[in-house]
Amino acid sequence: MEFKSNETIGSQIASYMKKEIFGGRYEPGQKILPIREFASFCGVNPNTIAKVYAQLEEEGLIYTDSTLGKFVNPDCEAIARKRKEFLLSQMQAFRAEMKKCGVDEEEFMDLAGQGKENFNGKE
Amino acid sequence: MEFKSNETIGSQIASYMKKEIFGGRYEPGQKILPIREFASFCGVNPNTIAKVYAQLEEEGLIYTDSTLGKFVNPDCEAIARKRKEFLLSQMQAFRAEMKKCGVDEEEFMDLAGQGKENFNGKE
DNA sequence: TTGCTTGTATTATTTGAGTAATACAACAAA
DNA sequence: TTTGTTGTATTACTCAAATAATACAAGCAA
Repeated sequence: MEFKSNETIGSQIASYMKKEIFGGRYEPGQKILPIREFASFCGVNPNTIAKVYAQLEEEGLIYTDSTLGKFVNPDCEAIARKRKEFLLSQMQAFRAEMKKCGVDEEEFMDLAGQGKENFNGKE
Repeated sequence: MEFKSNETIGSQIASYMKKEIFGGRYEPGQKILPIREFASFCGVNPNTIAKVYAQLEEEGLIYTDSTLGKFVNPDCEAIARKRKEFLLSQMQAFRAEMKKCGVDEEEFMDLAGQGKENFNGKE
């Protein structure tokens, strides 16, 4: 796993996990990787992962069943709700940043449309 | 000026400056704040600003006229081009992150629309 | 029981971003 | 000329993120 140097590793891993959960690669109730395993997978120190998991737990995305391990919150609706909140806040933050670049409503929706096609070099 | 703790100060200031330029608060050819002044304004060390300016210069957004100071690239078209590139890359990166959250085309455009209205507490 | 997996906690160390404090060169302006 | 502003560079220091190396408790499983 690779990391950017202008953001803390922990922050990047937390974002990664959030997307894994919101994206459904980890389903509600499913067990997540043990701290040591995930640390090894990421190539980082276990302490770093422990902090990330603690943060996710505080946000209600995962919970701990010692000593079985850690699991995604089994409440599907809660996850779906948190996902929606997350997406909306991300969108609003993104819009705010674009606005600072002088992007108005029209240009924003225009860009939103463009970003789509440029993935396949098509159209 | 306030900073988040999960991202380097330099990175945050560089982003800020980029948006100031792309947003037109700094026009092409206009002189920008001297290193020491901007550092004082931000409440950070001059060395940090020097590095930020060096990065912006490397990206072709500003240039140095020693010993008059530093200025925004006077080439309007170049700035406009770099702005467009920046906006598109930001949009694509954002789309990619949303996709990881399981957001498809329909939900994305839906969110893009919602983000707009939620500024005024309306719905 | 014994061993293994798990989370949790602690202490010391390393590493890099940011700071502090200077110094110097170039040049504009008075 | 002298003074002040500017960029540039250097050295040492601080601080927090991350690492390293453990140790311990709880409980599952053979």
